[in-house]
Amino acid sequence: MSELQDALDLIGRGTEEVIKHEELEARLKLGRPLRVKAGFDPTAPDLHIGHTVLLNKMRQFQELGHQVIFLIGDFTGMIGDPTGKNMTRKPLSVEDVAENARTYADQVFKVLDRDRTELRFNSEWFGTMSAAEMIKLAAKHTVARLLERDDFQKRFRGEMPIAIHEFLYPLVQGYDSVALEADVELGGTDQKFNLLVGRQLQSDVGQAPQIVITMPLLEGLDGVNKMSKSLGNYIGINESPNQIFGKTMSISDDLMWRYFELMSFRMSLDGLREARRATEQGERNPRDLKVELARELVARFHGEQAADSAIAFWNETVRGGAVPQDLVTRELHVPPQGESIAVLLKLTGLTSSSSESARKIAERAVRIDGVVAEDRALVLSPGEYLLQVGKRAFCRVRLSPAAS
RNA sequence: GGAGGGAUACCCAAGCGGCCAACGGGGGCAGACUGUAAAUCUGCUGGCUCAUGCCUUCGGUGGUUCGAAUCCACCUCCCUCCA
Repeated sequence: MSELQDALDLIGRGTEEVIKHEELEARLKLGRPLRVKAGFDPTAPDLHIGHTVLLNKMRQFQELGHQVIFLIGDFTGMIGDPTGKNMTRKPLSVEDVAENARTYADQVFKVLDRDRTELRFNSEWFGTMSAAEMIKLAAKHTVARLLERDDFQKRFRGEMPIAIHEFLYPLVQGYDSVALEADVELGGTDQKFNLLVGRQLQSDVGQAPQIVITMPLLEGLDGVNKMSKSLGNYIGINESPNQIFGKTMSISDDLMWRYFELMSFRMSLDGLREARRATEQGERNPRDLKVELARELVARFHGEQAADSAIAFWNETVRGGAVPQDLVTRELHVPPQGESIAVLLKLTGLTSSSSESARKIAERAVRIDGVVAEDRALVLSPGEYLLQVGKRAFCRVRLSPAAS
């Protein structure tokens, strides 16, 4: 298997579409580092792993020796990308854009190799562009072609407003590729139209048109909807090691394969095929594979050590049912005669109300020092106790009589 | 400006004078099972120092009634059609 073929396989992994494969192959054959561009609209500074699908692809290009350009659309951010919105989006202020751009940069280098990343802002060329030049750019495209875009079409048919500046957006983004002389541009499937405009504009000025690679939008923890903050089905890259680990372990066995394909660097495509076969034959437990995946993700965002302790935590609490090591004892002041278990559970935050405490006790989900509590009227006198609701919510408390 | 329709718990959605703390679904939590926090099945999913008890909830305010999420009036917001 040739080196070229290996590169093509790696680049193609998990992609939705590559336009065009032949051009990509030819460009790789040139033997020089390619300029791989991906643009980011600085509106979502708090990244979740769904956003990293694209970053991962960029990282793979870096590993193949190519130059990655992380373009922050600070100028376009002030326009507002209409993609996926059926409403006119509110433009960001200059301050918002700057702030978001900073936060972005902090996060992406958890995935990208800083040394092989060119960080650029499109205000570099648009900030100084004259009105005449802008109109000239606008002359490159027709309204009919812009209306081909799905969401424009829907809005136009539905007689929803489309502001002129929104029409300019694809052109502006496409021009970024001209300015950067991009060989390849990466984007989500929702970006396909804009990416293709870049190809056309490049041809117009005599550049070889960029290869367009679109990446799928990652499904969230529920396995159905796209990962998104608003649905709460996400794994944030700034979440704690235990959270990332736990959330990864909670995805379904089916979804795990998808995550491996899009998120893992360690698992090769061949390895993935083999793992899948072995699991289907019952030779491997899907749980063990999921642990590997969870470990890799934690390590990526928090380091190997954190990954080790996350595994240890998980083994203890989930598999072994043991009490976590790092439990801190909470001091609570109670009446001299003691406090009822229902109220204590509420005070420690293990339940949200004493009514819920009563329910959990009825469900036999509450343990005191490892023993199932059956009596919801039980009163604990001052002393030390280990309270537990379910398998993983613990709290060690020391009750001392209130001074009153 | 005119004519209709709607607002119910975290979300969707029934209910249309007492049997309503309010059907059902989703989500969430718990239990069982399991070599997983997967899958599957079951239960729970207003609050209260703990009660076959009390308190608060059905857009808001007032009213009718022994009794209202349910009827009436006004108000606020949403949607559809007409102009």
